[in-house]
Amino acid sequence: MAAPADGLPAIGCGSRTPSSPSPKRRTSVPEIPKKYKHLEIEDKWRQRWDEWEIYKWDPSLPRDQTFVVDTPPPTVSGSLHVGHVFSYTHEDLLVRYQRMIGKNIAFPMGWDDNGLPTERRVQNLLGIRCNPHLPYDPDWKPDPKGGKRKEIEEVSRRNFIEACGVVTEEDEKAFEHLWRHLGLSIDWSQQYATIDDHCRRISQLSFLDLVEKGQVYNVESPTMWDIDFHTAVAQAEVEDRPRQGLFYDLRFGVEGGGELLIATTRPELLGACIAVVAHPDDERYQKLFGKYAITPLYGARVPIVAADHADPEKGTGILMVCTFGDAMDVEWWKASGLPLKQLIGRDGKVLPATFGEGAFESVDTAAAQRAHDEIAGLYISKAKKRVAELLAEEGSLQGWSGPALVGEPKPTDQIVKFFEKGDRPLEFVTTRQWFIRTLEHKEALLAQGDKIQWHPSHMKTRYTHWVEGLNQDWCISRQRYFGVPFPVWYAVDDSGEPDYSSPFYADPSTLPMDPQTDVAPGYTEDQRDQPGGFTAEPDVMDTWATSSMTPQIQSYWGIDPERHAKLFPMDIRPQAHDIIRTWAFSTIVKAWMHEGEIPWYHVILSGWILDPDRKKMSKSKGNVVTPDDLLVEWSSDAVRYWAARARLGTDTAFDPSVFKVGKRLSTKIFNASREVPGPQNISESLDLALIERLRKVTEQATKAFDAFDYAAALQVIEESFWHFCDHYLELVKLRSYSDDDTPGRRSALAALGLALNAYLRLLAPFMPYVTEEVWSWSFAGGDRTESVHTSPWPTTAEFETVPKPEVDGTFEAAVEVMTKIRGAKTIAQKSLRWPVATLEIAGAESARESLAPVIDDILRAGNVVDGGLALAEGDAPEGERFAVTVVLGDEEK
RNA sequence: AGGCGCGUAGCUCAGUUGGUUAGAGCGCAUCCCUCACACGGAUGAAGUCCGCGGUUCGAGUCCGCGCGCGCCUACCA
Repeated sequence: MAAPADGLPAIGCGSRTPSSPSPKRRTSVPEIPKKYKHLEIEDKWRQRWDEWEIYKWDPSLPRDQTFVVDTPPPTVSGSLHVGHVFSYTHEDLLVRYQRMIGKNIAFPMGWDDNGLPTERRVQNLLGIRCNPHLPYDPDWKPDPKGGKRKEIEEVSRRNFIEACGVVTEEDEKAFEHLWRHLGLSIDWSQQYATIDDHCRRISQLSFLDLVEKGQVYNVESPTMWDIDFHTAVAQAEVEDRPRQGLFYDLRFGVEGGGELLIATTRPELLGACIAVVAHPDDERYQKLFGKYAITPLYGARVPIVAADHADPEKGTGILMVCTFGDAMDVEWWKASGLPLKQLIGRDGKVLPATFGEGAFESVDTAAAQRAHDEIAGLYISKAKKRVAELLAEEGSLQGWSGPALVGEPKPTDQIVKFFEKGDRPLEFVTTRQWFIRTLEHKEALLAQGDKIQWHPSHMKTRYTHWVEGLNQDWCISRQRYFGVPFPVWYAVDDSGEPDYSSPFYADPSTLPMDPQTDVAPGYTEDQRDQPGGFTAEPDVMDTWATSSMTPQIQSYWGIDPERHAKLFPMDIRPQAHDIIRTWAFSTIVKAWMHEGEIPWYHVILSGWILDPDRKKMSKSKGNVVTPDDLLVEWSSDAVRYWAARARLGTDTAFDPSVFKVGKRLSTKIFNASREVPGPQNISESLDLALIERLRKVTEQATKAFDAFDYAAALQVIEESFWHFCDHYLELVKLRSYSDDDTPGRRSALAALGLALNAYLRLLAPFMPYVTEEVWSWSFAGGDRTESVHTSPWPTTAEFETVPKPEVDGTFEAAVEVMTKIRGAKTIAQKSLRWPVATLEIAGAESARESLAPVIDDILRAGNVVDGGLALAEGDAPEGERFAVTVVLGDEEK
């Protein structure tokens, strides 16, 4: 065994210093248990690892000796599921390898408690709702059973936020328990929560830095709005859902005579119609451009205009533009200079309007008012039905005879934008929001993506597509409560209106702050919300605005430059591929804007867990398996094994039979290790052949791990280990039992020890518990090798002192003959101890040469009687080395 | 509709830059308690490598066209 390479840091071992990790029995030999009881052993080692602090980051070491992980902070208000176990195991495998090759590991834990999912959970669990107009009640305590009450209790913003804090703390405990049980090698002294003081400070610092750099702005503009959550949402949180809609064919009048037929799915927006558009090349409508149309019911006079986005093939080829039916309407409206008619309110109800005033002109004000009063105050879906009824009435197109609605509405498949967590379609509502500029930086952001290595590499395409397809700046403000406040106030003018055009920003030295409790500089608290005074920005930042800073949160960007330099950019960002557009994207944006850097060198993408029907496992589908039970039933090592078999980016079926395989491997490690004693001098051919195999496995596994391909590493290690147990161990164990201290016995013991020592280290990242347990029996030293997890990863240098085998193929030859002997016994339905009377082996000279060194082991393991061997020149069947004839003895000896 | 990925034994998956007769585990069948291991072991059966065409001495692998599945992006008239 080789000493660790020069210059390697003593990892997390405190005062223990590295020295030769050559295996030696400790003075007190631990008692070797007969049976493998995984729960007991896991408990024992979990505690010891804590005491030893082997997972602790050493802040004294420089960046190039450190391996830094941007740990995904789980949404603590979400449920624990096997997907967590899966992806967190992946990062832990890489981390454990890096630790063993000598890296100082920075593997922190974060909790994402901030944001809407937590608010929703707290509301349901405690039966409360935030009313920001209520005063804080210092005596209020959440009722844990509040969710069962019928009536919902309204609490102040501060009380609500405190309740969120209480709930998330409980949730974090459940996650921590799972992570520890699973054996993640996290440094628990490095924790953060995205709502804690430190994260709020970093998040607000980030905002102020972007203000200074001119990358953030606030504007009143039509924005995608969820009518249930009462908040704006960003492009990244929007998803398309298919829906059955109805096409209504509506007659519009044409000023000066004639009419038009317009197909729409949103008749309830008729009152918000500002124009009618058709494609400039559409022959049918050429003569209408420049004229005015008259809308039904509302009698509004709107221009008929050519517009490229009108598709002559769709509907009737001519459509109405409303403020706002969709993103196209918004875009077109912005360029048109036409007035805004906002008729959908923040709560998803139709707003009242006074006709004949402002933008709401009509050729028949009274009729328009009458029609609109019918739907004002209704939810959109109800309003739609009522409008359709009105349109079907005689005279609904004023000035023309007959109803405006032509025929029956026709079903149509439509795609509607929803907030990913929402239940009703998004609306475009004009509100004041904060945005980070991304549209003008697409090229730079694509270039940043190119500098990062994506695993698997094709996942970069997801990022590229997303950046190329951006169609709005990143909206970071949310009209919610449990989030990071904007460090912003506004002056209030003498008429009581806030002046949004020139916000006051908090001084960075005062962060974290809350403008709703902190007073703007130059004002006093009694001037809050008063004419001539100031007012706080009421919104909070979106969760992603904070979690986009996880690297900087951990590195103390803007706070501790020395620490920042030791941790940033990070090595790996592990995450799932469905959040490339949110988390990966936003983190890349921030790192580039703040420092012109990439946040990490590698992105590690885990796949999804699919249920046996190949559907993604998710809470909403009700097909989630709780991970704690799995760990108890199969052991942590077994569950980790299942995760480790899945390559990065590959979706994996939830398959308990793989846990079983994992458990067998861990049991095998345990049992084989009970057999294997410490090492000495290796000389026998078969033993040399074993070490030769170890060299290859070590090389392959190392190469795979260096490429982040833990699954390939596992595959070669596992296969080799089973060969070791099934063939090598079986062949040499009788030799190793010899009562005399023969060279053969010494060689066997030495090879067994060396091999097991290496195998345990190769397997340690995958099965940290069982390997640590058996390592402690024979190999643990008083230094870096106290734990297998801080022991050096095997290198071929360790095997340098062992000569190469003098003949090739010894192992293979032995396996072939042994298989023949076992086969003969199995076919004869005899036990494997049954004696062999004669063993005839015929083969070419070279084959016989490779067999010669191991023949004694074969005769012993096969229980061949003395003098029963007949070796001869001969032809072997195709693809084999030997023709073997086995004659069994008459009876068991 | 474009893009990315996938399709290999009943199931879950390997399969390097093309190279003998395509592998593993699970499951299944039959057998074996031998002093590491019955939480085990041995032996065996099982494949039109999605289809069609092409390149090549040779294709699971490379190219083209399909089919099926998953995801990403776009699509509210």
